[in-house]
Amino acid sequence: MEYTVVVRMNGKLFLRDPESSELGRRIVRQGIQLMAEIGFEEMTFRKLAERINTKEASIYRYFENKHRLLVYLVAWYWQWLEYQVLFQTNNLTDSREKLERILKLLLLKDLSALNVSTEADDMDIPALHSIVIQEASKAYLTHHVTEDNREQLFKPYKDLCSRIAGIILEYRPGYPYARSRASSLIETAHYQAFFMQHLPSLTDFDPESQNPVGDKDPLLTFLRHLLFSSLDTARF
Amino acid sequence: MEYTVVVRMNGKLFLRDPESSELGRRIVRQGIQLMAEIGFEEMTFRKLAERINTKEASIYRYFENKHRLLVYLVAWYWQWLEYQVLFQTNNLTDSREKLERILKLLLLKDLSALNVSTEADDMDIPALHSIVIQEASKAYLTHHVTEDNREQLFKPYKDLCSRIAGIILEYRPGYPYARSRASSLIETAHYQAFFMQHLPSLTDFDPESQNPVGDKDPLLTFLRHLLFSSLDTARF
DNA sequence: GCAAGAATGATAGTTTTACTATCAGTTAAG
DNA sequence: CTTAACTGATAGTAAAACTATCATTCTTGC
Repeated sequence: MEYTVVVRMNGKLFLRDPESSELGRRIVRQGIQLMAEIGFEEMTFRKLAERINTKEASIYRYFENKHRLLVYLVAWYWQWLEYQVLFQTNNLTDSREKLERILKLLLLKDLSALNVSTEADDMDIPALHSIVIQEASKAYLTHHVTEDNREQLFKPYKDLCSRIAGIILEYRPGYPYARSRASSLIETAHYQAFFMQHLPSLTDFDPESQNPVGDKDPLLTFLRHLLFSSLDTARF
Repeated sequence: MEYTVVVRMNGKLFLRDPESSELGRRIVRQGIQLMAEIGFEEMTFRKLAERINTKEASIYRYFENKHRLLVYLVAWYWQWLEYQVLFQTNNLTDSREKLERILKLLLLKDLSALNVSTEADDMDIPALHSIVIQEASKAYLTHHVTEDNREQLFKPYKDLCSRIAGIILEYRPGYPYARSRASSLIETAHYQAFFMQHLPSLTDFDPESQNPVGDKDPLLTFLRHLLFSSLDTARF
């Protein structure tokens, strides 16, 4: 039996719900492809409109502007990921194992082994993941964060962090930095993935050949090390 | 006796060396102020030109575009910071103490106690620091990272990471993730500072009232905890 | 002190992006 | 089958992101 992940988005994220029409769905699906291909700054609504054989003005009926589209896409990804975390950790008793699952989800690793479809709702999850790596921080690194935050645009990200923080506390009751630990885990996973790909000298991971310890996913090993060394450390 | 930090910049970072003329210096100094005030995306060369009573075209003689100005500013900051790290750690024998100094420098804390002038070369270091927190990742999170990297635009950042990685290895010989540890330390310091200020629920630090453990700089405490727990952990 | 060269100012222009308005035609829902 | 909602098509504005040109000023070497 197949369940579709119903990702219901906050109404502030769009002008008209893109999931409510064929055109809206194309804007989102093709928006993901285009942004993954040419990057956020190079993308324009005009180019996207051409790609899906519609007009700029039609896209503006769904999203106020390009930045809001980005915010929508990353919010969607965070909601999807939170759902996966929920699903993957729900019936586990070992909280260490829960954290292990989270690490893999963050890197989009072993999804098939975890029975995660990478085509939820027809969304191209790997493409979205690469957008999140390259562009997600531009969603909040703006001069208008505060207003955007007031409109709850970052709620999915906060919810994901909260959920991870909860599991951290389950693993290590009383840990005083659960939320910062969760947010820095997520951010580090993404920055390091970006560096590994584009500025490898900032990392110890060679995307090509073999690596320091000769394991097949050194970034995962690194994140695991960082996370558990901080959680397993002595008193506070 | 006063030493001026001579920050000699890579020629690829500009069209004409802004330090070679009064106008160039004003572009950089006032560029820092303006970008810190209104943010990278809101800033335009026209606004900057008006502010310093010159013309858009004159600024274009120094910098190819706004993005290059940003890259220049953050490169300057990394070079300044690397110099500070060098200077602050040079005559220390205890490598733990070196790392402690680095943590404080990253957060721009206790500079007066460390005898660091915040007006090196008339540059407004705190303003630059806030630009680095909000905007620095936009310098490399682009579709043209690879070309920019080929032109050595990120060398100052890499050099800083290398230096910190070196000190990490001094503290913990054989640590297999020195470079990733260094880059993630820097990044974590900055986005946690950003979150603390703008999205505090992603952190455990309340910029206003008291905090989890009641210390006066919980972010510093958190970074110290993260860094040393990973370095002091068992075998690899 | 003056001539040549470099830097700047002033003006004006182009192209692209970002966005808005309007209205006719098409589709879908009651 | 009618009315409201949606889309397409056209057109437009404002601002951003540049580029070009030339006169003027400011140096600097001779």
